[in-house]
Amino acid sequence: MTAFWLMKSEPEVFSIDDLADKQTSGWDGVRNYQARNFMKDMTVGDRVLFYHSNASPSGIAGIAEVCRTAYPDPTQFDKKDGHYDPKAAPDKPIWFQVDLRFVSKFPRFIALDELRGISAIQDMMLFRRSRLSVQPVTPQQWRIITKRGGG
DNA sequence: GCCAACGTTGGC
DNA sequence: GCCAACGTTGGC
Repeated sequence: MTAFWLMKSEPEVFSIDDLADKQTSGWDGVRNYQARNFMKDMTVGDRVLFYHSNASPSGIAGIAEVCRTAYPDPTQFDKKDGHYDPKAAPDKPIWFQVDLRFVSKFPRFIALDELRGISAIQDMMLFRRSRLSVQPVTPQQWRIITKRGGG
């Protein structure tokens, strides 16, 4: 069954517009076990809220979908990459990524302030687990947010 | 740039 | 296995 997620990216590094340009992109660089485990749970066709973090303002910018399930993140093996992990080896990968495909950019960006004002979504992990960069979203939360965003 | 929150590491 | 130190995330 299709599941719903929220994934954070700093727009200075990779924004919804960057994904729109590329159409598909690997979601590399995740170095948190809980976030990794959520990515391992994803299946092709799952829908993703693309969240801009560390932005002004931060908030939800659009929608993507999973187009490839979890596979080893190559940056963990690359000494020259900032996400290099010396404990990982190609036969013993630690970190995984999925690939995302661009679906849409919201006509109405939904800032964090506005999200905080929607009473029906206050149990989102976004508010309770502030630092988790990959997190599940319930169908109800998905419906409310995508309706607000206009697409 | 600051700093609170919080996940990870490492000494014991 | 505890927990202090440390590093990172992310809002502001």
